[in-house]
Amino acid sequence: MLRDVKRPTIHDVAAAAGISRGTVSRVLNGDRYVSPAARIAIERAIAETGYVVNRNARNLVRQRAGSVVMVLSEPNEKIFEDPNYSTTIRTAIRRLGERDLSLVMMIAGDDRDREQVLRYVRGGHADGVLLVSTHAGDPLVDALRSSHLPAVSCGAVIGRESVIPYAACDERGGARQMAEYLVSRGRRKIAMITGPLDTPGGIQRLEGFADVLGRKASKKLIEHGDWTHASGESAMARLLERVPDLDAVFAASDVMASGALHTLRQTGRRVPDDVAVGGFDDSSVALSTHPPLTTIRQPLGDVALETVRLLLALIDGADHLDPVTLPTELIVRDSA
Amino acid sequence: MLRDVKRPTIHDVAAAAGISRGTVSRVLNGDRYVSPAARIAIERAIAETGYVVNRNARNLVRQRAGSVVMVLSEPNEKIFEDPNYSTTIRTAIRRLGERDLSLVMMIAGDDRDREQVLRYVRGGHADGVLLVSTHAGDPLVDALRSSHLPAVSCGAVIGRESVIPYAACDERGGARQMAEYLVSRGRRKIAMITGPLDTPGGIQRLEGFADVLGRKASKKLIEHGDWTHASGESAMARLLERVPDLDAVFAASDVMASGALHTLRQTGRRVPDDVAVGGFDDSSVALSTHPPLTTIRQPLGDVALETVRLLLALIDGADHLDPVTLPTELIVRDSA
DNA sequence: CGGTGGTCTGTGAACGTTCACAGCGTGTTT
DNA sequence: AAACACGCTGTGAACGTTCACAGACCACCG
Repeated sequence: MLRDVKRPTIHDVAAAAGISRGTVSRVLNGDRYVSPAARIAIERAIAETGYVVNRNARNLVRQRAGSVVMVLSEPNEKIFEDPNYSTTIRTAIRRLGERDLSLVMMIAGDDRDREQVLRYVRGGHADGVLLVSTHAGDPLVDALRSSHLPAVSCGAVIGRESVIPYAACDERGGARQMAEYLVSRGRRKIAMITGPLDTPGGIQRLEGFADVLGRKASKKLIEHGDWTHASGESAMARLLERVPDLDAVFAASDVMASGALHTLRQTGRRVPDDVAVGGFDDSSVALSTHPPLTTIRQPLGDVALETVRLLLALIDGADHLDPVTLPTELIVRDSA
Repeated sequence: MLRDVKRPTIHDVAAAAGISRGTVSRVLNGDRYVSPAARIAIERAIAETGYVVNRNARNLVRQRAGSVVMVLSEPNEKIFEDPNYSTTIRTAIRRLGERDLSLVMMIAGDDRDREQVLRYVRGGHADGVLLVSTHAGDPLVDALRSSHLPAVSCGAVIGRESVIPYAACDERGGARQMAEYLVSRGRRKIAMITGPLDTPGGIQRLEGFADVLGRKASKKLIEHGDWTHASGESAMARLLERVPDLDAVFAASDVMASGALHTLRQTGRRVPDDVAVGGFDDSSVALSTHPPLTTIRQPLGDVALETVRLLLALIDGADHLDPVTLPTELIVRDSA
């Protein structure tokens, strides 16, 4: 808050417009029942004085906190490797801003962090919680739930799908798209590198793959990574060791796909001639690999938008909300 | 804010303890002049009632906003590729929390974003601004400055070092350490891949390199990247084309170093036998490359800590503050 | 014993809003 | 002409704190 200048209050605006503060408040909050004359006088006074509402006063009387906490629950360091966060955060800020809610950020990597988050939200300092990338079994979820604070998740929370409403892309359907595409291009021995199986992207992309491949999705053709480049490299190496003549691989993220690409080139395979590679996310790396990745685009902006919409509905008093699933899109480039 | 339960107020605590709310407030704020008897009675009452102070009320009467805005100014998508943000955010949250300030997040990628940030802070909704990764010439800096709000930067703001106080690691000194190390290992043709020259890490790491190499830091041996893996790959390729027999390369970030590593292997060079590779950051990728990277560790936690300390000092009324520079550390692994 | 100074406590006002209520015209219906 | 509805406006109280002030009590000193 600026310390050197005294900010104008609603009283100053009222005085400048020659109208009572009640009416000014009505204009501020878009009430009906304000005469056109009063409205324009007040709007001019607001512009002249440079008045901006004091959120603390407003929130105090409205009995709200005025903010939403976004909780990032990645264990430790690798939180921000995912370029997707950027879109999500930006979208959330915009939408919440329209409702005069600010986005406060918290990180829940270890127990100490979680304790802090709980203290914060239980202390009534937040009107809602927006979970991001929460893993299965995270103790924070139940703790949050028992505090009866509106909470939603961007992406499903495995095992708690029915208690925490969420918006997500159609992970399973997206994986099906990719698997079907690879099959349609004549690939016969198709392997998969999954994400960690305590995340929705890990589980559901594997399910979609299995939906299409059926019995052909044998254990031999499946390896697990942890979303990182390095894990993509090593998973690919293990797959090649077991099945040297595989002719396609679907990695559950672009980053892992780029790792796989690396190993493939290392071992002398040509992409896509010998082995076709499919990614997931359509993140920035998909374009910087050689060759550019055929991948599945997630409607990240829309997912974020829907997540925030769910949260706002909850804050407004909705009691039950169905999860929202948004369709993905196959982006064909050169790798498959 | 919980809607179903009525939160206890300071009055409830006072009633439960049989003491006036004035004294409760004193206990809350750590005033002297509270009798031990009153203090323990109040502390018990606070515990019993589960009282938590209402920030809006407190901030209203104290004429503060109660939050600090962290502005991330990366153009567009690649904001969160940098794993360093995680540490910075976490540290900031902790330290600000001790002062009952929450961290609200804003992104200033384009003009629309910047407009929103300005409206927010000019509206008195923040007590201070914490700039992160602001590029040279960002119009937000001057706009912010003219609004007289306490503002600091994590890492110097090129061209505005004297107007925006900052804490940073000793970029130049760190680069010197690496250059000296490479020289001491007998390397003779040492190349460098810099970061973008509108960032402190881009400029100052190059300066440190030039400090040590002097005339030997010829233009032929210098290429520029943009911190990404892909830019490291291509910069390395350009360097090799010009100087096929170089025997060392210093990349201004681990991520770019890993790109360089890629190209080197691609072209059949052995690391470190043929070419030594040095990175910067000691980020997580430094350990996942083959071979693990020799790099420069930045004291990120301390930098964040100092940045927040500067901001708090400014908020408390300090008028001029000197920048803080923290020493780096050479971490020797296998790549050099 | 009165004054002084230190410790501790309670009280009233203020911070800047919103919201419910009452009231006032004006026009329409009974 | 009375009753009523409607559109609009002003006022007082409340939200939950902090802070300045005044005063009580106690101990010590002259």
